[in-house]
Amino acid sequence: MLKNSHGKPGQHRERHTMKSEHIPKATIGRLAVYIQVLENLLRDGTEVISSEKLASACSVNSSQIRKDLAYFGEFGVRGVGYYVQELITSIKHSLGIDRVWNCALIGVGNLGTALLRHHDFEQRGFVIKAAFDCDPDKIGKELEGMEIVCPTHLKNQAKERGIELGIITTPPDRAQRAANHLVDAGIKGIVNYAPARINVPPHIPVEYVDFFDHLYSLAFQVTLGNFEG
Amino acid sequence: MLKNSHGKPGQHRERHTMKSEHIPKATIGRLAVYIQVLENLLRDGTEVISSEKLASACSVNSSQIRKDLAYFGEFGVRGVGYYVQELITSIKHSLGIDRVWNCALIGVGNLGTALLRHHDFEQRGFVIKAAFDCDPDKIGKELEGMEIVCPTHLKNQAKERGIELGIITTPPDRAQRAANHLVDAGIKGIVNYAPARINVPPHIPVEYVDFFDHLYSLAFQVTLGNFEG
DNA sequence: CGCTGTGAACGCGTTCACAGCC
DNA sequence: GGCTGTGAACGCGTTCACAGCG
Repeated sequence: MLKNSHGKPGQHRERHTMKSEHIPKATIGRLAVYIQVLENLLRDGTEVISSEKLASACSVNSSQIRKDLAYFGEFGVRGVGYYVQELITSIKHSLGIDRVWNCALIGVGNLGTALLRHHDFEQRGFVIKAAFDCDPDKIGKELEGMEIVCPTHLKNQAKERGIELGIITTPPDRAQRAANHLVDAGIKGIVNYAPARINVPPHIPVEYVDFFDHLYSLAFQVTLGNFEG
Repeated sequence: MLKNSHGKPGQHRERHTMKSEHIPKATIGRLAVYIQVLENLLRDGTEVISSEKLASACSVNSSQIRKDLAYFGEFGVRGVGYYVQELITSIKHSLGIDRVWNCALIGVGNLGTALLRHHDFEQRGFVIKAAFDCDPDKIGKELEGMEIVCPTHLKNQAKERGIELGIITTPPDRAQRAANHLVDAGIKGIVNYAPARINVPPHIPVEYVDFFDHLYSLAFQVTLGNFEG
């Protein structure tokens, strides 16, 4: 009765419909990059761009861009290129980020607080609608106009507030319990910032974020470079 | 005159020496995951683990783990498995994160401030030694015991304080300028949190971090799931 | 003519299967 | 017997090359 909320009852289907079933994960990652670069181009007043130019701005192969986009539709104009604004809109629609996603955050520690404070999430369409923590000292307190609630209330709140995604920012040993609460509440997907793996039913996608992965990767590359240089 | 370096005439070879020249980027990413899981295992008192068990904890194939580790050496014991503590140490050494990396941060806005405040970086061996911003209102102010300095001083400070890595947390339109400062200061690698691509000489590795990539990916997967379900 | 969209070729990372060692 | 380390096989994403359309 409330599940079917992913946007206007779609009888009208435009040209921007999925073409293929399986899309490489790497493609999704690159689409995010394309958006980033395209938005900066738009800010600078560029209206049209070729796959060649966009490719070099993104440091990828131009066929790559055309292939990536082709998974979702035909967004370009032969002999011309892509209209920047239109392409941004199309990519966002393809990714499903042309709408608002209501989120629940579990774990109001350092990181959780930082995420609540900085409103970049909202700007990108991910609105944190409720904050949870099992620490009795925190429960009842307010943060950014949001009351911190015990995770046992997650199920009610999720239904009440139309929450679809969960954000885990607990310490590692609490991550699994947080995940269980989210699953139990019928959440559709989880972003896990806690440095621990979690187990959830296979139909629920989980994205792991570790802020240090990239630093590790960088350290490795620099170390390697030193051997060669 | 310096290219031919991938087969250094290694007279003394320990067991923890690189075996192969090229290592897949995906492997590096997984090593970070292995560390995460192994450290949690260690906390729970596990001393030895097989590739099979570790694999299922990391949701990867067990051959994958053995292959990944084999790039760097032979860390396991046949018929037994891997000693957890020893493996953590070995992986960290392989990645070059068994030491301290001094970093400079450019852009003391929302994100930059958050990174300076939370000392998770230091815990993992990445110490922010200096903070820069070109905003006159911010220059001279202190934050977490660190004076905010004009980026024109980067070069001096970098030498003085032994800074090797740069962290960009500026707005997108300032990212390139920040990168130029870092390159000019002789920095060896850059992590770019700004939502913009940057151009640097090819020998300087750049890692891009966008906190929303994973949210986009999640949104996409959930959207897709809804169509299928 | 220019640039997109795409089947075919390629290369690389992943998985398999087993030899090698404890 | 058990589990690691690894060459061989596989599969998939990337790149090439060109047909197709504006």
